Amino acid sequence: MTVPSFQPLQGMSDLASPEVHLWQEVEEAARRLLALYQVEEVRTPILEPTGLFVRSLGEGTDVVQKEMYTFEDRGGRSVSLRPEGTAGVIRYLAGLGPEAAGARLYYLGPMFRAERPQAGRRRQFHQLGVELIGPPGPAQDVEAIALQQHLLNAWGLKAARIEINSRGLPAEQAAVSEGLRKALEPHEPRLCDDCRRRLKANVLRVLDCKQEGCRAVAETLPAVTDFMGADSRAYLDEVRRLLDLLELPAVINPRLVRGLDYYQHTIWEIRHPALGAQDALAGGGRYRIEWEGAAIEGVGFAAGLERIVTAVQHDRPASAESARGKPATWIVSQGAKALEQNLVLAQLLRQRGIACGLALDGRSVKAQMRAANRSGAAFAVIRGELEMEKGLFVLKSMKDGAQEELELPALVERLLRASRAEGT
RNA sequence: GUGGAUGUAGCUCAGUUGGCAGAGCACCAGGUUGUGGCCCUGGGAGUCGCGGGUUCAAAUCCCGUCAUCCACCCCA
Repeated sequence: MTVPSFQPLQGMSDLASPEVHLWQEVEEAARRLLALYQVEEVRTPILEPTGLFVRSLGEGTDVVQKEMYTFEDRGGRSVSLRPEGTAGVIRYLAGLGPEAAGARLYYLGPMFRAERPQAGRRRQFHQLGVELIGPPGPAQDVEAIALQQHLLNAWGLKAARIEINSRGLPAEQAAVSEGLRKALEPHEPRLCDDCRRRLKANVLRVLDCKQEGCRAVAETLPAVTDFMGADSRAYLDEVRRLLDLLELPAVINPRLVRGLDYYQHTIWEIRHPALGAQDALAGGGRYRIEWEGAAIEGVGFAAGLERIVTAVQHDRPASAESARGKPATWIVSQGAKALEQNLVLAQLLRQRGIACGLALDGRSVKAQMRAANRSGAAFAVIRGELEMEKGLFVLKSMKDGAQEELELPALVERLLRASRAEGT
């Protein structure tokens, strides 16, 4: 094998045809839908001051501690590739001041985390994120969940399920942790080593441990909402009522937890059975982020596009074979003179909106026909010395082999009609 | 950061106790000097991931390294 001098870095790769067509479908479906929900795109920088992420994610988080691509720029400033999308959006919103109230934004692009790659986890990965800004309220949370469900439908992900829970208020966190810790204590001998550590460090994480013993214990625990106040429980009840009103197929999972500290009230996650260990397609929740004296409140979610695409391939395998990129027409030339004239023909057809391809290397007609067949073209236009003398074009249907001689206007008309019928 | 598996032709993979580098598919050409798919014939193509070691001899054994896949921590 020819060893390339440079290959992509670990966990990063080129994304090309045919897979890239599926990505384009997924992205375009999302953009169409987001427009229906009046959510506007925002494109924030991929490279940011390191402090932006440290402040918004928290100094002690794993992402900040060991997963960021951080280096010094030429001026000696510490900069980082963005490991997630919310921080940049929050910075943007904070800059808007009062105008930020009610903002509805989405972002779509690459994120970077220096983790060990595995199924559904890359060092450069891509997220679609949505942020609906506004004060706490079940209605807005449910609107975000409705949008999330609508996206799943648009992508054709039938096997995906939204699970919902509440994280309560920051003031209730201590009571929740303490309550869980007490409930877990009698079971400590049955927990795995990691969970005994989590008991002290991050007791919520015991709830989604993958070890069978720990799961069995988790089943017996009270719901986290049992440790919250009446207001938080009522909030979740109201969310549930509105979900029913909209007939959204989300289910309450009393053991669902999410990592980031800024979440409060409604949180959710979407899992897909075909994904392996990293089975979360997307996750979101209501948040409140303190930012330079002001507080940004809203509800949002982020979807991992690599995982979405994998799930789409699983749920509808046929879509991997996209028709996009296939020319409707392939132009075959015989002789140098014809090749030159066919270059002119190709330009004319393309200006009329007809996708076409042609070989420029003067290969045999047979070879050009093989290329036409391989390209998936519906028609071949054949032109050589004979046709040029007569001022005609041979139009051949690749499907049944039938061919006829046409003048230019008729040829264009036929190809236009065919490409409209295909809806391309 | 930790653990396991795997790197041989463009792709999928064989390769026995260490003894000349292989197949299928794909590609190119011919069979049809201007016509695709099916069929037949032929052809090109690999520093066996990379570097070192053992050996008369290494794709094969040993060490290192890079990458891929999978899992852990954590997370989309």
